Amino acid sequence: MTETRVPVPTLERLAIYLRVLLDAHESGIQTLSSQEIEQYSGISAAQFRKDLSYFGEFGKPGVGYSVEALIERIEQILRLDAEQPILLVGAGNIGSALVGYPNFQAHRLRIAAVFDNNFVKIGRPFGDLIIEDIARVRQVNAQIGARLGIIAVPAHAAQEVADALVDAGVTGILNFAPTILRVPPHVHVRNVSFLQELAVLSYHAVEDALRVNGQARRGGKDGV
Amino acid sequence: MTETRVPVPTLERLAIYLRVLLDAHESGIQTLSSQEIEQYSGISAAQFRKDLSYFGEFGKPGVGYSVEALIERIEQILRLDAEQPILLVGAGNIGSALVGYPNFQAHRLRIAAVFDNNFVKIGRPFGDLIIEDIARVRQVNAQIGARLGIIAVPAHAAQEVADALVDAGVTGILNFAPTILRVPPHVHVRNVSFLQELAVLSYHAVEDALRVNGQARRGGKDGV
DNA sequence: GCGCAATTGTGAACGCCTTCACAAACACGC
DNA sequence: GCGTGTTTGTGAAGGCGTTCACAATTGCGC
Repeated sequence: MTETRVPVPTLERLAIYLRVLLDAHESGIQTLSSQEIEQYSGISAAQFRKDLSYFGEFGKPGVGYSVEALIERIEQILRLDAEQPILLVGAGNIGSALVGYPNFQAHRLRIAAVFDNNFVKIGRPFGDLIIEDIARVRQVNAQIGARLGIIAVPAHAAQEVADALVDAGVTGILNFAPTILRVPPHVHVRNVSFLQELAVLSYHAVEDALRVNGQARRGGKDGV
Repeated sequence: MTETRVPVPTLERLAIYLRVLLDAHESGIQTLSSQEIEQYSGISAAQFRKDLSYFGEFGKPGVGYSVEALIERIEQILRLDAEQPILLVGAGNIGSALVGYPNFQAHRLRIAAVFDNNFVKIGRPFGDLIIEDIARVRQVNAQIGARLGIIAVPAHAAQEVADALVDAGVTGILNFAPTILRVPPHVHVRNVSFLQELAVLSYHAVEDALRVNGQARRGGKDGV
């Protein structure tokens, strides 16, 4: 049943390669070796080659990779070769930042509709869209056919929104709300948590500060 | 030298546990077993116990964990027991969403200053702060003493900003710009990339759609 | 053409995190 | 106080992704 699973980290890196390749393409570079990609991406050449090997063979020994061909291929893999419509739920601060995000276009990602449940907001313009009633998400997506959704609402409303998105046919959700979403097994969720990111940095930033100050603590379990 | 290294995934989960515990605390729950935490967090009980074991022993066999005590302990570990000031660079859409983000306070994270290089913006109010000149970041942070910084500027400016932050004493950077940052080894960087997240979802969402449609592809390397 | 230098693709080794499974610890009732 | 049931903490096993290392392949110059 499960085709040779592609590791998620590989997919994440694919997006990084794509960015590097697009940059190189704009600079007029036509060929890149895995070694050079390591330079630009910070990801090891071996890792790069292994990652690609999940999908076939794209390079020429002794030469490297055709930038243009590889861009095309990675876009195919990530389904970014045709425009991907996205449903955004939550016309607040984060939603606002997302509709105004300039880098989506180059990846053929397009926020195709915005929803909210606040009747004061519904009907108002948001970017170059009009905010629609979340209750109509299924109806609206019957037209759009989006498979991706973004949840940018407060935590207490997130699960409800997720259910609505799934009901509307969405199978991939990017969740900005700090909650665990329960979704059917065929739906994929990725969480973005500023708090989590900052918490990890907080640990490291201060940990290192202690070390630098010569306060290096002794092994692990302090048992306090 | 290196005290028993704590895996980064463990730190990430610590932030999740903390959120769950804070919720439970508000609900008046005083004790939680690892089993129950699995319920609320979606992270396995064994994983939870193993994660905590890096830092000591906090539970009572046969009983579970004191919610209050565990909150306190995790906050200590993540250095969220005292207020953490943060420098935000970039007074654009994303920066705007961050200063308006309501959930920082509960974790004692506070954006203590905002910077930009656009002289039109400098001096203007931003949330309840005044936008300052990025050129003054070192000077300003001499007062604040922040160890954490957030980069929310366009990719082409990100490296310069990172250098300035590091120069100002920042040792942890949350980077929203789609670029690889070069920083000294004592500085930690975490990247948040909407594009990357959506790209991964895009792959899965459509991949699954193909499967659901009965187009189940056969094993692995399709070599096409 | 043919040798040389560069670079790919990939099986195998490695390392790290997760999962397992169980002994030790504790509460509670009788 | 002692047995029973629950839950923790943690070594050991397992799984998965990364790194290594090298044979195979190609371009290029002569």
